[in-house]
Amino acid sequence: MSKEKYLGEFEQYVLLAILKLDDQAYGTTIRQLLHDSIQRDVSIGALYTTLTRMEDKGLLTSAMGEATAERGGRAKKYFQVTAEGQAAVKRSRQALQTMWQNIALSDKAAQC
Amino acid sequence: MSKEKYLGEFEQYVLLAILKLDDQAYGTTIRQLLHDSIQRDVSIGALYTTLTRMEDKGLLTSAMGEATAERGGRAKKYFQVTAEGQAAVKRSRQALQTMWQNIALSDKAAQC
DNA sequence: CTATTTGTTATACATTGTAGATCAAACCAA
DNA sequence: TTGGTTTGATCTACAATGTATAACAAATAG
Repeated sequence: MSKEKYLGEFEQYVLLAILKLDDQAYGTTIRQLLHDSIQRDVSIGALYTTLTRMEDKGLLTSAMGEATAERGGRAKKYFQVTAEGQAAVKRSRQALQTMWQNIALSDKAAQC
Repeated sequence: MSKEKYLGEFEQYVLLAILKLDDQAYGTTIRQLLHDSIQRDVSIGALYTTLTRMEDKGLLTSAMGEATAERGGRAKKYFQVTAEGQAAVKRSRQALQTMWQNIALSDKAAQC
């Protein structure tokens, strides 16, 4: 089944954003969350490209919703993280945690 | 000065490995550490490519050491993380921590 | 000398990151 | 009923990062 590959840097954030948005994860909200929480400003096209690729890899699934009665209220494409996607993000976190053990940064790294 | 860019997925691990190895960080030891601690098996060539690129970006510096009196004991190229590199890895960690807040994975993600 | 060992470089290609333009379907105003 | 405006998704193209294999270089052992 799963190819046991690693999540890309951006993929990881996107996955976490979707998890956090729960049943409200679609293009605009994902992009907004990334902007609000970690100041990651990515074009909407870039985001969709990544979403599509992750879906192809089986890390996500998507489903079209209904159009809503608002100005320009088109049907949204909602995303969900698969079990495989969750396992992947969990692995990434674990690896990072391991690598961070016993590492102390010098003061010079203070000003980010 | 710094372009404020993001560290790639693998770059992050390499940076952390170098920090952990302190003054003993060169090709072979970095590769070995990655293997031992997170089972990340990368070819030595792949590793050097990344090291070189990171040095070009100012995240690392390198210095040739002396040859040692062992069979094949060639001079090693030792790497060090710059202040900029440390700042970058710190930023990445911070962002990930922020994204992980209040996220609970379902049980299905259990078996990695 | 030359085989073996440790270590670094060069080359090439696949995958991921990223933007800009285009396309679609809604509603609102006139 | 026809544009304009807004929200949302797709297409296309290219840059950056990930990754392997092969080649090269300098030690030492015999």
